[in-house]
Amino acid sequence: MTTKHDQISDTLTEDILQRRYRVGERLPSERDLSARFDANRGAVREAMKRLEQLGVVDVQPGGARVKDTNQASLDVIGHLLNQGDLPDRHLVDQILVVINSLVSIAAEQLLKSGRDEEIEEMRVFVKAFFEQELSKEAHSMTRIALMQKMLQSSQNLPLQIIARTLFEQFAPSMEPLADFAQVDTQRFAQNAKTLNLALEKRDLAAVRAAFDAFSELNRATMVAAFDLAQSTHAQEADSP
Amino acid sequence: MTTKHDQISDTLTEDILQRRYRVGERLPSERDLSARFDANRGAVREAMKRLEQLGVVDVQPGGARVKDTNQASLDVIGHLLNQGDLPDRHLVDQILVVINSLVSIAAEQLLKSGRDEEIEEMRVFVKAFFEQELSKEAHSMTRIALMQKMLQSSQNLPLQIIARTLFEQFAPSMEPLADFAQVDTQRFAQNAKTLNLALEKRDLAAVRAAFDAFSELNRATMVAAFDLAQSTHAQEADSP
DNA sequence: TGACCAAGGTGGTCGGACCAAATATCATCA
DNA sequence: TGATGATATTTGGTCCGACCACCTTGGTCA
Repeated sequence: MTTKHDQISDTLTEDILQRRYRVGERLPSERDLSARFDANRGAVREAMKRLEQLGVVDVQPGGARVKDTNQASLDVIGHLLNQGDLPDRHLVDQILVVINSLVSIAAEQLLKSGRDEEIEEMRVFVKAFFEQELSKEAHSMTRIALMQKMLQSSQNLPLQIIARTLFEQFAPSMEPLADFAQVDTQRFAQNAKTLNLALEKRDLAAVRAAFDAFSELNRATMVAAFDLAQSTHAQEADSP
Repeated sequence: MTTKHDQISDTLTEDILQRRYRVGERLPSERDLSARFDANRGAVREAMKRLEQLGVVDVQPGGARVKDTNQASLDVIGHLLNQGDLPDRHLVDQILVVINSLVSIAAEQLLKSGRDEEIEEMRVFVKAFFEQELSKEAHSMTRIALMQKMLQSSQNLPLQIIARTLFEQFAPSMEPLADFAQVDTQRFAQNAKTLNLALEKRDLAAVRAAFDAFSELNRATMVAAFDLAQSTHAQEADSP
């Protein structure tokens, strides 16, 4: 069982993100909330601390006021994804754009650092896409492993933190979509070959281009799976 | 005066980030901490909630354990910057790399969206760099305004949140460096002209290249100011 | 030596209480 | 009537003491 203050903060977060309170509006007092949730005020306060850290409310003596969503912490993404049966398509797309770009930056940084051993390590992952026969699951895992390895190699702490934060919130929402994914292993293999050559030559521009193409293919794959899942979901709703 | 639980969480955060506790080690119990800080356990608990959200500790029944820094939340960046007299140079550089890349992504997204009015709005900012004489302060503010406008125009919520979070933590650390900044307005004007033309032609690749150059110049300017400040600081320390 | 069990410690929650600051209320004055 | 200022209420911040379920620890027993 989750803790009480977690339940409270989750409920309130959902209320706020679904705009049950207007921006700038005051939340009920801690005493009122403790009555509503049948909890002690201390538990409510801890929940409020969470909301404050999430950046969805601004709590001051006099009351807690709801903030605008785009002023929130990066951790709201997970909550936004979990609203409704399926995540919002635009949000999913936006996240993929950002993640791919971050990995691309990481690749750039790695190449600029010129640490040959790590670049070679990276190529091992890349080669897997055209030197082996990968099952759909193995393919997916290898893609993720490649991205994570790249981010680690960037030696850029903010970059790593951002990517991990995004990924941790994003991954759970994508799991149910795994069955719908249709991976064009041929095109992935093609892109991987290009990327491999670019890495071998230490050609920064080429690596960047190849990685963007690779990432774009990855994004397209996931968005396609998402759309397929959504249409299937809609059909089930139509014919009960 | 800041609140008590803020003092507690700040102190503990600093202790942890300065590695006064080993990763995986248990923090003193809430009861011990309340004695150490001469505070009630409730106040300590709220501080612990903050540490938990910061991602620097993992608190469970049985004790709170210190986590690795690269598993923390993006908000640790601010704390890391505030350690010591001057922020860590590498961290500053890493942050600039990320921010610049984010703005670059935003520019790409704006161009892909093809919303002409906003692209034209953006050009107004860009033109300021070669159509006006800007003081050092005005130049700095215009650069920031350009970046922020660009991020807003991206219509990408995660992107906006990340950039804002980074910037909010980064800006305060950079303020004392303003005096050391030496802005090469000529080169900025040159880059701005290139960027302006690329925007006019809606040439994505050109915009990206121009923006990268612009950002790189911006980064170099700030890093140079940082190094100058650091050497000045060192001199003062040598000759007291 | 290794499995087991009891005691103490830890976080999670509760109830009630006081304070300073912010807010809301209302009588007062122009 | 409308702005104003003093007052009463509400709100968050903090404190105290207490209980529970769970984990950790340490020693016992086989």
